[in-house]
Amino acid sequence: MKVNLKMLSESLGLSQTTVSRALNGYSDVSEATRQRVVEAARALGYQPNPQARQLATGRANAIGIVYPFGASDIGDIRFGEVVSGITERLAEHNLDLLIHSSRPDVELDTYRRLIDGRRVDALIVARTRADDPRIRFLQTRQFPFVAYGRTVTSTPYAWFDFDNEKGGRLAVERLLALGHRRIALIHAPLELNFAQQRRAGFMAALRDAGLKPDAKLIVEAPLNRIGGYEAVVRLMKMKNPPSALLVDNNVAGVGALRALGDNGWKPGEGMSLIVYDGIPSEIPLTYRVTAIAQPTGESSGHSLADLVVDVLAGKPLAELHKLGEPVLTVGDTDGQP
Amino acid sequence: MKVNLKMLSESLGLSQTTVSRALNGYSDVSEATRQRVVEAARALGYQPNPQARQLATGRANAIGIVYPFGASDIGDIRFGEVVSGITERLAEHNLDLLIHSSRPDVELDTYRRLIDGRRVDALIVARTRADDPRIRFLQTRQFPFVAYGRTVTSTPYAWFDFDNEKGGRLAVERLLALGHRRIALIHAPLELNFAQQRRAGFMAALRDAGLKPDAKLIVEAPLNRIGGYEAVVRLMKMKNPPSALLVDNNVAGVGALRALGDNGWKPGEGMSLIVYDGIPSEIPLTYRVTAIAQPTGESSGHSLADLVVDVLAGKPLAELHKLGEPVLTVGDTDGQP
DNA sequence: ATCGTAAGCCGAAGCGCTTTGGATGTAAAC
DNA sequence: GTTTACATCCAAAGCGCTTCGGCTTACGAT
Repeated sequence: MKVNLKMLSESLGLSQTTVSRALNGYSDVSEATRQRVVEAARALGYQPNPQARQLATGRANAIGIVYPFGASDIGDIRFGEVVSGITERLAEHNLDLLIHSSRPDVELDTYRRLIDGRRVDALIVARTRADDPRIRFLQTRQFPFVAYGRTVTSTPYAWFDFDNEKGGRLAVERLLALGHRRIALIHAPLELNFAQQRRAGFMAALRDAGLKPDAKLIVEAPLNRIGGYEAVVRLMKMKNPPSALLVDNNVAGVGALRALGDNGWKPGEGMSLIVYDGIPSEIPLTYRVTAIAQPTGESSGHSLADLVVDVLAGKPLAELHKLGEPVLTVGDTDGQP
Repeated sequence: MKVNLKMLSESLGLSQTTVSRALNGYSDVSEATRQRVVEAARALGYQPNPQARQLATGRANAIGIVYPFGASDIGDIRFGEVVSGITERLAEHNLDLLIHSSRPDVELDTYRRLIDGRRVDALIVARTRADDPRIRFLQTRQFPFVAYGRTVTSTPYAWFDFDNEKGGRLAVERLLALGHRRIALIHAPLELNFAQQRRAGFMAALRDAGLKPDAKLIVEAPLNRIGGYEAVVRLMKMKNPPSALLVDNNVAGVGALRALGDNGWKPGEGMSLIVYDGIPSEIPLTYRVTAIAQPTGESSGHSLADLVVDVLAGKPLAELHKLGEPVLTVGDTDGQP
């Protein structure tokens, strides 16, 4: 038999009002009564009914995330971790996470349902696209949200994203410190945001070191293994080949590794190699690849949740940004030229 | 300005009662009025407030799933898909999916919070363990749930699981049909449920064909690559080696493949190979491995959601089971002996 | 003795829906 | 012509919580 506010207040000889306010930390109840109330609540195992509270306050105490149905690219693998991180942090604020997935073509309808049905107080927009209709939609509806990934819009909004530029820099700085001067970059097609950003970091780091990037050492490759393989072959055929290489994604990275291996490369000797995101653990290797590692899914989830809480607290959107800091994890594939 | 029941009913000149019952398909409202009501509701964009409805009915219209925090083994990869499948199907019944994750040590507390807080009407228990305290807990509390994976308990409960036994059979039947008689099995440690079950299917299929399994051809190997590698080496060293091999998991499968390759094996020649779950796509191969494939995450999600709905509908638990059917996907690694 | 103030408490009105227990009218049954 | 039985519809009472406005009381100030 569940105990409710009424029973609790009667057992205390107080009004529901007072008990409610005591429990919710209002100042117009004496510290002594608050103690009594809290104690009695615990003793009786009182748990406020969230539905009633929500009806009274108008808030849903839940955050929504709608996930594009059937999206199964790389990022997916970490989805579970991100969700873990989000829920863990949200729980501290007594917020639930509502997950929906929907086919991309009816995605906006799902958003509408969630919002109009007042099922959530805010949304997390996963897998943002460069020009994202969902974000435009939420902005015109003035509904609170946090974007997981940046997008282009003039109106300020809260977002979390990875600091791809910094990752590019980190790799270059490491290689420069080892003494490399001719550093190559294999990057994914530039319509992809991250490729753009990592490349920018790569170039900036070179320039900061007083070097001017050699255009011939910067090659674009399709986002697949073959792409990485062929790009490496091309680089190695040059009259004046690079002494170090950064591959800006781990798909092409696998191909690049293969190409190097096919050419008799041994880790640590000859060409230094850094792969963004590292080589997936499914690929059996006897050595470790030096890599730029993204923050874990859990920490990303924490950041997202924090931003959601801030948005709901009404903090100015223009300040609600967070970049996930990549780190360099040193392996066996780089060394002095 | 959101329109509510009151406004809707006033605009129609009907009582809230009638409008409510019309919308909810009760029989004591004439078809004509129902039409009018439905139409007006759509015209005004009426969306019932779920919190109010929940408060009145006592149901939460949401299903919970709590995911062990930081669980990051193989199954994880499909987590997103499973969630997609669940939410898609639940949406058809107007149910939301609430996700929580929690450290294993406080998992039961999370369950308690969800239940006592009446946040969900039922739970999905993910990653069931052989003897699962969560299931015991839910059973004693008499709270509706569906287990994702079987467990041991005498009380009936609803579950979804993969038909591992059938998978084992499928592989053997295929090999038998190809003409193989000496078929080996490399299986994971038997404390793992799936190993137990796949092995049972393997043996049963042999017996059904009138063959008696050769104990020397059935080897247990640790659930890692080395395990698979060494098991194959052992099998190949035998005086009378098998002509075909089933590896009951894809982790050992990768090692097995490696071992075969190191011994000059070519796919389709010599030893036939079938790997349960196939070889992860991250491993670059020029040929396709014959495999036993599990149902997709989405279809598993659908099954889980269907079971939840049935449980809530009060169907007898003893009948609410569903086995995900594995299929054999033919590749290039098996052939006649 | 009176007033003002602040601290502490409470009554009652919602929040938006469902549902119980009739009320009303009309057609079929007697 | 009176019953009976439906078929429709509705008033009002909740569901369990928050919150607005107001009421006491105690006490130092006047």
